[in-house]
Amino acid sequence: MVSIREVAERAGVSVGTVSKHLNTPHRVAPDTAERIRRAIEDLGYVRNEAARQLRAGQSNTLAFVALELRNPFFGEVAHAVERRAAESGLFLVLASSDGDPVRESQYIDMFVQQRVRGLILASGTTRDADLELLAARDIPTVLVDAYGASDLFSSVSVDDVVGTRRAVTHLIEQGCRSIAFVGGPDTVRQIAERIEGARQAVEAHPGVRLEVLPTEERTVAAGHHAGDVIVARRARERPDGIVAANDSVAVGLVQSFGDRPGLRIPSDIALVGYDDMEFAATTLVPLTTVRRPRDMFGRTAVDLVRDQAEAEGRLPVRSIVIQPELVVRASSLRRRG
Amino acid sequence: MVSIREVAERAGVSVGTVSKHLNTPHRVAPDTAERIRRAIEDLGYVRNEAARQLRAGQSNTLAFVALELRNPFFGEVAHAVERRAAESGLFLVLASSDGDPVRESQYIDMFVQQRVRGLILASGTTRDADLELLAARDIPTVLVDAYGASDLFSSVSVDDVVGTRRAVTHLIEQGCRSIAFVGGPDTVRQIAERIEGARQAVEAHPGVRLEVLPTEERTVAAGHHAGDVIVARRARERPDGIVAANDSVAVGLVQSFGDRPGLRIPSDIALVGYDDMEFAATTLVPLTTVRRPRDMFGRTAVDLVRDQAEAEGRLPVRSIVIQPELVVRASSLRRRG
DNA sequence: CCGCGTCGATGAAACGTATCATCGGGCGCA
DNA sequence: TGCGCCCGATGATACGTTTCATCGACGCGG
Repeated sequence: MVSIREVAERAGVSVGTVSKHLNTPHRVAPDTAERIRRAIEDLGYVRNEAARQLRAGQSNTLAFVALELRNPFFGEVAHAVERRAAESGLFLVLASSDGDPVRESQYIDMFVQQRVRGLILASGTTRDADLELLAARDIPTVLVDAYGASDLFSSVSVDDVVGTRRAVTHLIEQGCRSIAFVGGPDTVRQIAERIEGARQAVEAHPGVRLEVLPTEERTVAAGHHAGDVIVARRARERPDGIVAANDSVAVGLVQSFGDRPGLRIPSDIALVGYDDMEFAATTLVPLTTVRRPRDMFGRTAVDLVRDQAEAEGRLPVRSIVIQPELVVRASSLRRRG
Repeated sequence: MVSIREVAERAGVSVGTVSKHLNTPHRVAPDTAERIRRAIEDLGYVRNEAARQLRAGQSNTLAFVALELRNPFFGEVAHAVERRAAESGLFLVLASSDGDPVRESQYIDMFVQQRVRGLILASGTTRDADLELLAARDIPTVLVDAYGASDLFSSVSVDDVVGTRRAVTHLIEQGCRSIAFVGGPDTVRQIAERIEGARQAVEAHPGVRLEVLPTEERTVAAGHHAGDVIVARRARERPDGIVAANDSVAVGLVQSFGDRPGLRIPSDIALVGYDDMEFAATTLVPLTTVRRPRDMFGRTAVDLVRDQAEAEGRLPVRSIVIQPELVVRASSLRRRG
């Protein structure tokens, strides 16, 4: 690998001059600049980012830890984050915790070693110890969808408790009396909050009961498996209203139910998803779902973390909370509400 | 930030010993190790990855450039890549080119500056100049879904020409005579090949015609817009069979057509998607589609690039081509084939 | 003609780590 | 007891940048 020194030699100037040309081109004489430029081209010189960063003491990298990259929701948030980061001249490093706090800890460790400029945590499984560590090291961090998880850092979230509360209240209004929440594990913060929201709605309506059908993952396949459990039950033991942890799980349920009698959606079982993915409007039965604004999540998160990174001292913690919107479609409409 | 030197001082040993303890713990005496361990803990020392990398000459990072992170297909490939990379102790840096070769060039530049261990390009827009650059620098690179794009690097691909050829042949067997391919731009290699496959199938069947309805992106929204164009036409000018560039676009078409007379799927228009996303089986009309194995893509790509990175000399170029599978569902079934 | 300011270039120092040649001490074996 | 060997620790060096104090030359104003 060719270094700045060889460039300097070939251009007949000092190393410092080459560096100056690289960083403040206007401060070097035109003909010198031209010689350097040519030397760089001839030698195929490429800056060594590690050396730069070592000297600078920090990187120009932002890190994003998603709960699960497979879920289109996080793909879209990541996309928004990446665009916004690029606008600020920052790299983006992505990682996926898959709901495993240990794995996430390892990633955070790695990122701290990398001296990343900032960290966006959208996993919902972040340990308090990790957060304290990040705070102690003054590493700019923003939490996504972790409303109230920590008062150490700023966050941008949807109020998931309200989300499922509205969803379940809607189901009850549609005549459902036996509600099931499908999804897990509740060690994931978002999941825990959604369960809590469902609980609150049910408690406000006597005569309605709630059960939780946990899953390990939140994929189509996981939803399918959970659906099979319901299918195997006797009819009277099945729920008549279901809230899924997200749209993927909801799709899995639909796949499992097929169009078997006693399992029709929405007549036998009313169904609500979560996220409002792009395809939610066009599933077999168009999906009622709770919308979360992913672009806004991504952009705001980057802005918050960038502001903190550029600030001198410690900025006040800002918690941005968005009220989720219930989008009603066919999968939950049984009678005129 | 606390460095290895301060740890050494506090533990009463030399810098070299601390480094040895970090890298080959068994080669340091137990009580010394314990003193160092404690010093590290007290001081909250964290390794500086930039310095390590500068010393080592290379990073432990793999880079992955996707065509579009928003597309669930790439989310799943990225997920597979990330898992496999983690197994090999490698970081993963993600980027999304969004079909823009300039943007992709910039990213490749960045990654070369970062001295990444290897590069996985799944964008379909990579410029030859960039590939030559990477080859000249001997940077381990693997192309995903770029069959025949370059003989400089190994690749793992699905034969997209065969994919759409089968899809269109299937449509013709279903009685379609006016085929449309919806998706673009054809500067994206995968798209160009899919159009070529459609062309080949049509040419083999006299009396069948093909048109291409280009889109800028390959999202649900883009498909919706393209659909609106078809809706606006007079009935006899509409295609009776459509191949979409991917499942997202297909869903957009379905959304646009709604259930208007003359635009029913599959009776008026038979539809085939591409990718076989998880939700493809559960769209409003279950989607006939061309399956691409995403896990296999991700794992194989990492293996190929790792092998090259670990090898002494230059490994022979390996082009792994997978024959795509047509998954027939309701969206294309008009009569008994 | 002298002094001063400016512009452009220089070269050394520092960032934090891994490596490697070197060294000292203790132990086993003859 | 003496020799050699191995274990464990040392300290200097190098990786490729950026920065900063310094220096020389040149032009301009007094």
